[in-house]
Amino acid sequence: MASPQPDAQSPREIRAARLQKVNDLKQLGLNPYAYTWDVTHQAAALQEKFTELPNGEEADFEVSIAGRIMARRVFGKLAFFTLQDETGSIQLFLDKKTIQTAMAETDEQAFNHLKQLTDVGDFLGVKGVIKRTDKGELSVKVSTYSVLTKALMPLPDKWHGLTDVAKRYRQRYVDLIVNPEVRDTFRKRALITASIRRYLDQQNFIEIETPVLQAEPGGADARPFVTYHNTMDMQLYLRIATELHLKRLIVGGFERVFEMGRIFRNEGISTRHNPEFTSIELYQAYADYHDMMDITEALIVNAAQEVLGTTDITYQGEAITLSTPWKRITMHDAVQEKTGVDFAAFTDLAAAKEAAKKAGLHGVDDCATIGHVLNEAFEQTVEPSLIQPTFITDYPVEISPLAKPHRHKPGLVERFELFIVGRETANSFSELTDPVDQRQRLEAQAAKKAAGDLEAQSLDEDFVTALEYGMPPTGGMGMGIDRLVMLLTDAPSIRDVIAFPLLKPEQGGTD
RNA sequence: GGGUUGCUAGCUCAGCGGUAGAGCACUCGGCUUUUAACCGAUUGGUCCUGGGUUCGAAUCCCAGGCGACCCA
Repeated sequence: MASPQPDAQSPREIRAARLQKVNDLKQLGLNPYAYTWDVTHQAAALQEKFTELPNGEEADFEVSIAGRIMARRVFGKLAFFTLQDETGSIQLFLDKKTIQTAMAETDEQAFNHLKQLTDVGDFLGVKGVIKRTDKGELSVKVSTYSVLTKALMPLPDKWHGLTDVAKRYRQRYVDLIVNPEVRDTFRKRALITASIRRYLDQQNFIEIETPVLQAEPGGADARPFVTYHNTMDMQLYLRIATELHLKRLIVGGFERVFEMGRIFRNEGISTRHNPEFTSIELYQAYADYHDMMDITEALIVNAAQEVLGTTDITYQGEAITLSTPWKRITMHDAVQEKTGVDFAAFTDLAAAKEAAKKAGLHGVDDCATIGHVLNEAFEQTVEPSLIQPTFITDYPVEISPLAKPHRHKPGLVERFELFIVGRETANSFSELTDPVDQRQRLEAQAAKKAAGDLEAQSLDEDFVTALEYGMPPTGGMGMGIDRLVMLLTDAPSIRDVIAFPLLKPEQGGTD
């Protein structure tokens, strides 16, 4: 018999009571923190295998399973536990006679100890046979059990679960324990990234890792995180893109490369932005942005088919069809459709601004070029309406310093961005390969940066030198993995698809 | 950056100027077919923090912290 339990009500006392049970288990010679358990089956597979087992029948099938106790329904000489493993859950049918007979040699009070010393939250290993109860619940009729890990902290309300979003993110492990759909999201995320890698592997792309720590961050318009290397005594930046190094690999002779990895941007946090996020960038020699549209469609459709089994999805109540081909429209045409203004017709900046204001746009006064006015018009009028997958093509050169000039349209570049549910999901160019042009464009960016534009790009001399050795015609594409996962898992916030999103410390700063 | 809003028991929430509450969880007793088990009993609090108003503040006011939503 276990020692009498102290009253346990407050979390402090609950913890104390559970620590007492830890000691009681040790007194009985049982290790409350076991080393291994021989698991023969998982819950979901058993549920699947025995769907046909009639109520009240026992199968001649022995199993040894393990998991966390999620619910306890205890009677005098009978108890039902719900045991949860990674795949799902299964009921334990705990009959006093069966257990005390089977465990007589090790613990003659085995059933009473089970009742007294286990709690919701503990990990339990059991051996027994499969049976379906009279009431129809598939169960393991337990002969022997072992406490594998004693939990000290109580779990959240079994019915309401954990809903406080801040707590869910701060204590994701608790969120994962009690909210099965959260586990499902991260499982799907893994399947999505695996399907992308598998597809690219089939297309003979190879993944090469490029540096996170860089002396000069480049490849995107974004503010970097700054860090410091002690022995080299130098300031370093966390990468804001993988672009410039992957292109160096194309210069080096690889023809199909990609990297899926973490990117860091020192910017705001929102439902669509986390300071660290995952991107994939891929580069294919001898290809252009049209080829990149095809591969982008293929990657996303393939992922949807493999993970969801369909290309017809719902995002936050909105029906989205991913079946290809997706709409392709130039930025100029898209803006003209919405505003009635053809910005391609302008040669005078002031006139373009005038027309933009007449069309009801705001914030165009600061625009330095007609291209910036066009982009502003696009972001304000077109972007939110791009719910179904749409490639917006042919961007102004002023906002695309790494893209090759359009082969037919002066002032534009061969670039597209993919929008789904109003969000930029991918960005791609026919890559600029002319080192002289590239130098000029990056010098212009560096000048803007020197003038105080914190998101302007800088001049990476070594990258330009690489181009001077000659880069073959290349198509490149970058995609936000988190946003893709949000789309395919119907997640409203990027924090729902990042296991441990960045949060402010709960107790506030030190200053 | 601006606006709106939330923070009360381990969890989910009520209370909105007059003794801090409910359900679940926990503890004790009972129970061999439960599955939000049930029946009975006992319990559990820095009402986010700090000031202020008041005879009296979880409640009203001010400042701060951490979130959520909307706008820029």
